[in-house]
Amino acid sequence: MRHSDERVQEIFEATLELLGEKDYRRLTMLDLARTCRISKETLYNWFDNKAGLFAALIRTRSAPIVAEVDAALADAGEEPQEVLAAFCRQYLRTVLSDEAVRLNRVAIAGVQETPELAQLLVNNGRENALPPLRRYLDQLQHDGTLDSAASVESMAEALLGLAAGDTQIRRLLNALATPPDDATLERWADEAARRFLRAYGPSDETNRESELRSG
Amino acid sequence: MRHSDERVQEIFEATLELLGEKDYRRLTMLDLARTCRISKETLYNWFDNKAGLFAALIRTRSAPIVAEVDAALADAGEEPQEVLAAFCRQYLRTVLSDEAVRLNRVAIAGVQETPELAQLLVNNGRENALPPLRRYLDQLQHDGTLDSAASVESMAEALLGLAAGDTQIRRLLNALATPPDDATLERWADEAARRFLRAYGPSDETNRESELRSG
DNA sequence: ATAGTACCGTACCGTACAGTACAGTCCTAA
DNA sequence: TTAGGACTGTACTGTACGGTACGGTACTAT
Repeated sequence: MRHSDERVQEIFEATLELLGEKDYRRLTMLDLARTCRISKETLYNWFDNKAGLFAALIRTRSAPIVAEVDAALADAGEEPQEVLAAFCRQYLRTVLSDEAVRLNRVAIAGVQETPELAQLLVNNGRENALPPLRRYLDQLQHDGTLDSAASVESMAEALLGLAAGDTQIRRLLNALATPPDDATLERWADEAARRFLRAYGPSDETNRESELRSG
Repeated sequence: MRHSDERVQEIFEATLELLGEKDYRRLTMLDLARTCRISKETLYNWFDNKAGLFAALIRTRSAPIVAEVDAALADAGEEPQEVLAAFCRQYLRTVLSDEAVRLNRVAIAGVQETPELAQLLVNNGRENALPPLRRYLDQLQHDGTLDSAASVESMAEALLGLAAGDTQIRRLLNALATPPDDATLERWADEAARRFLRAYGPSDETNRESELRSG
């Protein structure tokens, strides 16, 4: 098969697959060439070098993933609790996925050596996902649903933190070997959204929506 | 100078220093030998091999760091807001420090190759810092200061997340090149503790302590 | 004095891998 | 049919580095 978008995508798939076994340094171009039945020479023709290949990989993979997170903001219903929970659910699914974990590991391992990779990940990842969330929070703040004393920026960060805790780091360190299943994700997301609304609800406290069963 | 605890500590210092410039793979034993004016042979005598050296480094460095976090729980005053803020402040200072960032990068880069390092970091780090926090939260829960519907485990995780957001990841990716200064840390910690108490305060909502200036 | 030991510096070995070169294959198009 | 281009597979080069060996030195103990 010749040079085509699909071919390149296949190579990226294989790369991500192999990244499950070997880190950036130990995953050699020869490994890649063999599993993709492509020659090293062609690999070096299509991508300038090893770092170039990974840069291309991160570029094409991180943006679309994040797009799904944005979509969650639009797709969900009307209730803030529901919208925020949907966002968190998608955010967690994204950020805890094997793919994201592998890309992050590559980027972190190469921060000093190849800062481009890390920068790409930040620019295409977080910096893409946050603006829509900020807009939505801003809207809620004007509604009076959220405390007007807090900055939108800090609220966005708090929501992410509340949802993820330190699970992302634990996944990077392989203390969590696999992504949590969907049911768990859903519980976490619901809880995060609920607690977030309590933490940042208006100071007067008239949150009728959140149905907490108090023990 | 001969084999001594201080000598070993010097080597660890130098290693951490060099880790600011080169990652685990590119920081060679020869680099280390030269900057420490020690011979490679001695290095290999004292530590089994490269991974062994780093394992020893992580072992001796991560536990003491975490101890300071624990201490924050005991040292602080009586008000939950104050105690939790002190904890968060110390937690953030620890986890966002250059040293912690470098160790985490090493561990993450080598998850597949040398899982011991990552495991050491998790065991000596997080797993050491959390139990005291859990105990304190448990106490607050029995006080009635915290919602009895939430698990202590999830509350602890939420507090860490609320405090750190995704700054830890951003530091690992070098999107934050330096640790935040103390004033920033303090603001974050205070805010995290305040919001945490609102999020997990008793459902009936009679939180007189937290003095929120509502806009 | 002398023997032992802990160490330094350097040279060395083996291996791994990025990147290149090249011979041969397959496809396409006139 | 044949010429040209894109490709494969393999062999090769250069370099980097983990780990070892060893000669020389300085300190210690007897």
